Amino acid sequence: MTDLTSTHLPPLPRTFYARPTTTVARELLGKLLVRRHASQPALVARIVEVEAYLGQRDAASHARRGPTPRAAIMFGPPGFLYVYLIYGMHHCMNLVTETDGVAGAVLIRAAAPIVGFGDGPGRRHPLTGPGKLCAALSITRALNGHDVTHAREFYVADDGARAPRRARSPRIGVDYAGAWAARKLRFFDARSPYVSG
DNA sequence: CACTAGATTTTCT
DNA sequence: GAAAATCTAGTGG
Repeated sequence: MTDLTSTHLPPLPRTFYARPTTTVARELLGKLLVRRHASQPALVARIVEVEAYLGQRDAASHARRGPTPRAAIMFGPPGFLYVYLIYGMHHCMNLVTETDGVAGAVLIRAAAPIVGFGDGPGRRHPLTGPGKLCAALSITRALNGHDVTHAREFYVADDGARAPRRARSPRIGVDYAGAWAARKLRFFDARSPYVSG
């Protein structure tokens, strides 16, 4: 068993992200988010809920209008962070997928606290939603474009934990997207109490 | 419990 | 100028 209190877990390689977005989304369940602040205790959380955004053809994706200034990062190489501000106040984080030139990203919606969030599971900072998760991990647009394949201030790691039992549903909050709103592109750990909603 | 409204600002038409 | 990949507090049953 890997020592989860350490911050030396190996980051997932870029090849992990350079695959179809739905595959990456499913396999991100159970992986660890590792946040290392300047002179702050490390934070570790296990991903329990994600959504796949399939790029320019996906009417719910920010990439649907092509590589606008905001969305351009999703058209670039995989393994980078896409962070945006929504409703004027909440940040949401995504991991860029697919090969360079093809848009795709996975929204990280919720995680289970593992290390550094205070006594009792999640008592201090709820991680049960994309905005709350970013707030708890101090993820802002300052980290937009950050490379998550190196063990630096923020990355994603695999501790060898067994993949959770998965369930799927339509994505949250994309009712405007017509037929795309009905597609089951949200994946979550069917057993986790830390799933949003 | 279900539902509604308000906060607040970036992004793109 | 409208809408937005959200969240919280408030109301009413």
